[in-house]
Amino acid sequence: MLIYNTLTKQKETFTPITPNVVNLYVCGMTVYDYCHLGHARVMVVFDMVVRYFRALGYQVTYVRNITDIDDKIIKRAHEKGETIQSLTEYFIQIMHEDADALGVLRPDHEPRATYFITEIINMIQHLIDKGYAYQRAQMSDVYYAVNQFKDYGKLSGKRLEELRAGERVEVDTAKQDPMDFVLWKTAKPNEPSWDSPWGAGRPGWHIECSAMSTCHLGNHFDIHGGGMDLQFPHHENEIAQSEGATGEPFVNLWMHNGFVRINEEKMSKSLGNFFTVREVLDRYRPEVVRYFILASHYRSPLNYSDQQLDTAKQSLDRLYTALRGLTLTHIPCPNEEYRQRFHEVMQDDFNTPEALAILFELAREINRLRVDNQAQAIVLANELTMLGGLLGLLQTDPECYFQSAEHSLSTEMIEQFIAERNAARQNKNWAESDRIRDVLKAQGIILEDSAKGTIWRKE
RNA sequence: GGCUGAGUGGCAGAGGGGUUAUGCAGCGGCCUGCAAAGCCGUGGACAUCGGUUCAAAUCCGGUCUCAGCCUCCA
Repeated sequence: MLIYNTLTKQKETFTPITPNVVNLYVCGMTVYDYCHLGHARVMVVFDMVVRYFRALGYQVTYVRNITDIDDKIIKRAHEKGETIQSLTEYFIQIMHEDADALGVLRPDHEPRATYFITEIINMIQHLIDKGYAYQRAQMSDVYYAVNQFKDYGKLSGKRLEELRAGERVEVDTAKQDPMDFVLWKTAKPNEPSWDSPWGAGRPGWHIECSAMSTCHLGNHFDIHGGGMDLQFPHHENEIAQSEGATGEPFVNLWMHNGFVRINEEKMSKSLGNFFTVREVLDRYRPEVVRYFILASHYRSPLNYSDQQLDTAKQSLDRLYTALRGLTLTHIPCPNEEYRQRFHEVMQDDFNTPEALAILFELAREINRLRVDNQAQAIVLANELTMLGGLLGLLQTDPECYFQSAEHSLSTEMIEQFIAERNAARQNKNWAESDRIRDVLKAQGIILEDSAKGTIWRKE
């Protein structure tokens, strides 16, 4: 298994710390708003990674955190006049609904920052004890002293002098070094807070991930993932915190997924150019969105457009069309050629576009065989379904896929029309036959005649 | 300015020193009453300038362009 490691900037052979075990931590959401497509990408990509590791027989523990306390949450709750708890509970539920829709399996653990305050305080205390953190005055913020950690910058390739030179924000006089970052934030009036040795306050953003990941997965674990934008400062700071506190290496392999873009620009909250998962699911079925995400390599940029989603739909239709009308036997396919090639490309840094290309080759072969050698076609259809399943795709019954969505006509009515049309066709009344077909077409129902009869699907 | 990464056919998107990616769209054919779906065939590409090499889209260097990070962000 080759995986690109951001830490070394190259593909590496993945070697688990414990044979056959993968411990994976991914930075999840800050729950103060709806998930957008960028969040969907992280969820789908790492879902694919987890599924694939499991398919290879690894015992995976997958942790994806939930940030349920931070400035934006406080601000949003205040604006909406509701409690932080009700705000975060609501958006956690929304996130779960979106993830479920996209076929994203729940992580094994979804720790929340507010449930780990004790562990966070302990970790900060360790850092202070070891000289990595300081408090300038009683009842003031606690900072991480970046210059105490000699490897600072090893993940992002940044050097402290350059960072300081590029410092744009006004120097905070409470810090010893402009690059120092906050571990514990003193509470202002009316802000939620927890007691600590440094006064009432709340954790800084980075420390929660250090505390929760090491609690669940140990001081040293295999893979840590997240979006590219977390590389710096978030993940860099996590390394500094965790390795500073534990004295052990933190993570062997860092995986970062590329951004979703709109018009060649990063989709983000601050730019306001985002689509929420809900908006997109309003117009495209979830599996199409999942396909769309997996049709690009996880490290490449993913440009969002309606045209792209339309194409994704057509592609997925093609795969399901190949499966249509074949009853799966679930007997393993003796021809291992496709499976082998699929695994080869997946084991090269999760090359899902290449893996999908192999599925299309399978689809073509099924279509070739289906008339003259249905038994063999079914064998390959089993294989296609199985391989698709490794990506979390093609698990719907093809008939349901093509017919399930809501339409203005009931199935009975559609079948009634088809019967009428077939009667007309018997009489070679092509005008009437075509008229009925056009009527259905206008309702978004496509008819397909074949030797075995007429089938229909939603456009 | 510093640090990343990228520039592939009409669109999307892999690959990557000599041999078809794949999907959508196009063109020709088969099938069909006509379609649709499917099958067969087909055109079309590697930003630019140099270098290495028998051979470069693929390696190296320069240039241009784009994106990202350096501030919250998946």
